[in-house]
Amino acid sequence: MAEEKSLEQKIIEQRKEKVEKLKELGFEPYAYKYEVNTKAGELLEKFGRHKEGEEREKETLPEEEFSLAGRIVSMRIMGKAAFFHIQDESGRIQCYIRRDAVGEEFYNKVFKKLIDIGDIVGVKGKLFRTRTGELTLEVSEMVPLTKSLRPLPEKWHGLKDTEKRYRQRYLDLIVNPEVREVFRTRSLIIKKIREFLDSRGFIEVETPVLQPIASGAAAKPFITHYNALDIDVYLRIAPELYLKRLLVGGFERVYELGKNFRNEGISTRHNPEFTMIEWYMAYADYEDLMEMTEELFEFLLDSVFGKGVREIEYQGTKISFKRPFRRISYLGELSKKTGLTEDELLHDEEKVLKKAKEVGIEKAEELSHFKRVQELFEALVEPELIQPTFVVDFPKAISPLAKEKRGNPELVERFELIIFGREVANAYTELNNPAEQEERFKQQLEERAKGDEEAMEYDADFITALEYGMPPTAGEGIGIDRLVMLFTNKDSIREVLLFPQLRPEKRCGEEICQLESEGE
RNA sequence: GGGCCGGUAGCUCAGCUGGUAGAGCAACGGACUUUUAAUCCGUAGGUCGCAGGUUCGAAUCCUGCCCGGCUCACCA
Repeated sequence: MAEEKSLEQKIIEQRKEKVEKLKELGFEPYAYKYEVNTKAGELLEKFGRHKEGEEREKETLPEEEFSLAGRIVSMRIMGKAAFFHIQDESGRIQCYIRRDAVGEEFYNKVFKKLIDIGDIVGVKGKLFRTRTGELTLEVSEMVPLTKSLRPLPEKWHGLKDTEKRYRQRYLDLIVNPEVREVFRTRSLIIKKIREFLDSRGFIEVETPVLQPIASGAAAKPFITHYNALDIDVYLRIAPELYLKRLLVGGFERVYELGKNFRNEGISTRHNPEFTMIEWYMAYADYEDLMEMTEELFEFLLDSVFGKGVREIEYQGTKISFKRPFRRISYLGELSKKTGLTEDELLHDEEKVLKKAKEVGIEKAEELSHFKRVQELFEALVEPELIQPTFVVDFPKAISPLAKEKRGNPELVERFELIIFGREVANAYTELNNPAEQEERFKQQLEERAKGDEEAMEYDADFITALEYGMPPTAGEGIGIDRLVMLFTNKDSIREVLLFPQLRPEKRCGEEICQLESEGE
């Protein structure tokens, strides 16, 4: 079609020819397997350092041959010998290949002509140290394993274009080692959370992602269609009501770690599909959960940063996780910030509205009284809570699934853990009185009727379940993505999601493009 | 959705007071058996995001659109 070829296309064609030539010479350009007995990182770990000032003649590196495999990420050919770096999952190690060691035929016709930066190869050889002290594998055998057809991003500057980094995350992962580190940490955090809960007798469960009623949180759902049943269903906004049914069923400690979906804005703090851990524990209350949360953080800090580390730096700010975390009351703190009394916050609609307007809360008039209170809280209190802080005892009206606070029927036993102004955990002593739950759902319906799209859906079967009896229970949810952001010092949620949601690219030059542009 | 910033070679970036594009790396050819951002000589590579407009002339100015980043709003 197009006569002129881009440089990239030319490279691809050249390399396709190399694939054919490799075949002609009896090599499999897309090999099946390679026996490795070590990794780059393992060799560097064991033999990488040599003491400064130590005579290298005295140093003994093992005589045995090692074999490893990975991607060639740099190459320096110097006539009859060459250096290159090979990168595997664990790191990158330098290799040295000499014509006289691998044979003139292979060196000249295969290595120099048919192997490129980006190719995946297997190598075997002994270790030695170069003049400057870098641990290096002297290649006695090299086997092409996978031919790479496209040129890699630049070795020194890496890949910086954020759009490309997200769209082609694989390139980001090849070229930017710190990105691999972020996702390793993410994996570790998730693994350790499971370990923490498993060790306390929890079982991991899976509940429906496709739900006929999207309830358990205040959010707009994604809608999809279930062909087999010919009904619209929702992608879950929370697993909460299903998990509680399991408590009715007799499981006493359950957790679910998985995706939730909320059809809302995308930003540095929000991705429409995000990962949550929720756990429920029978015969416990929110006090127990606060303690457990502190223990969980200690466990995670030990695992990610090293035993005993209780202070980390996030975006230039020191965050201390020394127990106990600060505890403040929702109304008490809001009272301090607004100058209104707790009683006024609960009952004086006029004063709260006036304050909301004063603070600049948009459309304050349209909000219900307690939504205004919550807005004030989010505007005045949350941003100032930098160090880990439990905010306790929320107004009942904004917490339809939480149990009334002992001694104060206007509040519920609920806490949020706020760190760096962001909500990291949300938990309550769970409401298990079916009559009251029904009442609370009805209030939510009223809110919905007044125009609050995010008011919670009424779930009749959940009420039925509660009527069979759910034991006293405490439940908590933690947003994994935000936790990972905190632990990896990332300011954008996209940096902790392997494939963040982006608008699809239009591929012009193809028929699709025309069809698409007409379709709008 | 609003505001601000950006999109130039495969990658990282210059060029932006209008005169049709440059560097480094990567690629290709050559020299080089301890280099390490290897070095040296040579070659090739671009519908300057897309579409219009102004102009003798647009990467550069104007308008619209597409994509992205940050931010505000909503949420976890």
